[in-house]
Amino acid sequence: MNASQQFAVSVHILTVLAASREQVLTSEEIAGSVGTHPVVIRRILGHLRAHGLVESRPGAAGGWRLEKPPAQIVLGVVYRAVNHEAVLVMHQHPNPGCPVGARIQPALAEVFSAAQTALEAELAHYTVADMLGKVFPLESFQGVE
Amino acid sequence: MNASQQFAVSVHILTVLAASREQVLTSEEIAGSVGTHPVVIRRILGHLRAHGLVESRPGAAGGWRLEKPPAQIVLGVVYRAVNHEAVLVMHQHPNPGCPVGARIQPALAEVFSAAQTALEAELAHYTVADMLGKVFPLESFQGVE
DNA sequence: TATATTGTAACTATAATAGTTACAAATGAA
DNA sequence: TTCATTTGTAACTATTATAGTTACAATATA
Repeated sequence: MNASQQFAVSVHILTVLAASREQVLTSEEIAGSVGTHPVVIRRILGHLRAHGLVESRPGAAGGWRLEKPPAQIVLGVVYRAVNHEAVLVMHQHPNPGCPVGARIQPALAEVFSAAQTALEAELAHYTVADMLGKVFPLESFQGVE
Repeated sequence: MNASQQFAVSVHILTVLAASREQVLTSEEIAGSVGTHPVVIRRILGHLRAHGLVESRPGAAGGWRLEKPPAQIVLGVVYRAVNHEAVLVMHQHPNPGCPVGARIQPALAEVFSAAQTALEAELAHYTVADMLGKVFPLESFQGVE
């Protein structure tokens, strides 16, 4: 596997939690929907909680639920919660003795930063509520167990 | 190393070739500026050639040069020449027995596609000539050996 | 003919990610 | 109080992608 699936899994998790409304779900239940291991889910939920998107309760009858209404969870924020690296990365050792090698990195940084901003701005157009609407397009949605 | 540096290296290569104008450069000379192995450079140049951005001549006195003026080489095209994967990737095995798992992938595909388009559209705002201008901002540029 | 260079296959080393195991801490119910 | 459940997290393994390297055939020039 190459690039990180964590953003895709994060959106899946948040959509499942939105579908279950106030009812808490365990990491094992969520893992069953995502198709992975509960520890993978808990790792990602830890990042989402650190950004104020979900809350957890340990112990018996514990689990996870959204901390905000789905319409207030913007995918740009979700993306930044789980991606700490930029999508475009610099090369490591340009030659400082070459006029181009000495100055290419700041030039690349300008372009890469603009591209990253464009990507995240596009993600900011979508919320978890939008995802729920795409997943349940026609039904008068009543929640999922 | 996580994400591919190939786009950064591609832009570096093209900027060096733009700086050397009509004079061909060998993969070894380019590797000296980029700070890597000549085979790495030749691999990337192969992709750039396949997209009509550079041309090569093998044999003694061979090497590489741009196939177009720097102002006509758009970074969006460079990006697509060396990146065959999208920056946002789907998770592999959502559970088709769960209502969300069964329908999350097409929903994610819409969002991921829009984000990819936004990224590449931003890169299309820059050319190799722009990069050359950032690297040599003030000088009346006369070329680099 | 000798030399330089591309073109490419095959291999190694490194690093990132997903998945897994294990277990302490916390919580609620019997 | 005791037991079962669940989070929280560290540690480990397996897999995969990338960069780097070696080797060498094919090509072109002088």
